[in-house]
Amino acid sequence: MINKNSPIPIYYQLEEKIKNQIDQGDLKPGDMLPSEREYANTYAISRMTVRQAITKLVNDGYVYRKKGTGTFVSEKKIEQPLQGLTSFTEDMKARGMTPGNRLVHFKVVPATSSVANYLKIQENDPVYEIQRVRLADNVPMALETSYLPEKLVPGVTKEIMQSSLYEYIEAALGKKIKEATQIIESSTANQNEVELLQVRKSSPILLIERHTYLEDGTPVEFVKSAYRADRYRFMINMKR
Amino acid sequence: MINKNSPIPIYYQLEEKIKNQIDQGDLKPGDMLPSEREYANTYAISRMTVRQAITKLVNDGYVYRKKGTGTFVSEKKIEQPLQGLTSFTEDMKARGMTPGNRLVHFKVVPATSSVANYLKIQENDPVYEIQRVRLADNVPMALETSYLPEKLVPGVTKEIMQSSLYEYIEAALGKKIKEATQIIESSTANQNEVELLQVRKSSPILLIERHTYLEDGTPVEFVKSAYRADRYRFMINMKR
DNA sequence: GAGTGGTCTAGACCACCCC
DNA sequence: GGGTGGTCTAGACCACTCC
Repeated sequence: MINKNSPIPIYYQLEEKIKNQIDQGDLKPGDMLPSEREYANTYAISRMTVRQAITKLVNDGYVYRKKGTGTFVSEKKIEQPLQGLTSFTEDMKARGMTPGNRLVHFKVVPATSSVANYLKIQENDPVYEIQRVRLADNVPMALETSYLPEKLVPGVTKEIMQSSLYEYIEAALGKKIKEATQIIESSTANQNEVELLQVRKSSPILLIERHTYLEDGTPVEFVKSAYRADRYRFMINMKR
Repeated sequence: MINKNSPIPIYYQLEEKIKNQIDQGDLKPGDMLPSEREYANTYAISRMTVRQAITKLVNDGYVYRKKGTGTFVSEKKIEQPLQGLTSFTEDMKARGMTPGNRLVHFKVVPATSSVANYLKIQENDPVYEIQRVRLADNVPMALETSYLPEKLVPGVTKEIMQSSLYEYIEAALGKKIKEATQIIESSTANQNEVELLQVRKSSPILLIERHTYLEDGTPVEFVKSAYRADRYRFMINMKR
């Protein structure tokens, strides 16, 4: 089950193996895992390698350790939020809906002072400004306006925005996206949102502002989204 | 600087040391850290111990590794959200405001089916129901209703709720809080909220529902909060 | 006392990056 | 080629838990 000659690291093989056993119910919530020394003996690997695998599972919330006692499978949560930073597309798919887009505009404009500030570029530096209505099962779900610095992310096209922007940044440009900070506010629909989202005047709206960063901390994207409150709830998990 | 005879783990001492150097500007964003081997030689410790310290800093976003090149200090983010799960009190302090409370009611009631479902207990099992107006600089900020299973968290008093519930659970009851799932929605103020939060009818409200879990995954708290949208924005950081 | 996780060592070989 | 991080070993001693 563990291939020591594989180019896939041993700790990762073991991690996936245990994760599968949990997902498939071979290891149930509350069950104690074999001890680290037992795994080490079973697969003839070092205990440090076993620990590397289990530490990852602990960080991801699959299992927890009790000093002097053992390692146990965690209970499942009532509602399972998405893990980590996801795109609208991934988010909607996870909610069992079909994502769609309607492009409102796509242009290169000089950065306003506030956009320049968020993207840490000079005022009037060129930025892509892309506004889209995001659809779920063909019903408007959110109005999204994205800003991307042209120097950092050149060659963005409508087609790329239709498929996966993050994949383009990571695969085609070779830049790794690390994280995003999101600011979430409650508001009511303005005239523009009333029209594009097809909601009544003053309907509740969930405003989400996203600042996305590369691995070295460079801002790569600034997005303002207005979600219909009647169709969207934001769900996250936070560790203590 | 590193004390090998201290009961404080070496990796933790090194982690704090590097963190301090970053906070105090001795290591600036973009700077390369000394290599792992260099740290190991300098402090006469094993490279694996150095890696344990740096891995933690990577996970917390302070530094990032580049294969074959080195480890570097991350850029600071534009707006720094709180790290991890925090209480209202901690949150307000971090925002530079003075937190306060006004108790609306404190009672033990039989769990409704929805509360029982969230807390994974039987319907009609006794639960604490605590409703408070949360103040920031003496102005109403949120209306918060908490439910706690009496069997799991016995001995809760008004005084404990005034100080720190999480500390009581962790210190007095010896249970570790692991994480919380939060569901965030946009809404408008109902009559009760209009009165207690002193806002106009139909003002935008940020609804936050929090499900808190212990280390083994047992639900320990269920909280519904209504925040004034004019005074509160929710900020989080998500890793890819 | 036996078993568990927590910490730590002193090496090793690899792939990758830069010169 | 020399330096870097990524992976891995085969031990060790500790504190803690449970019986």
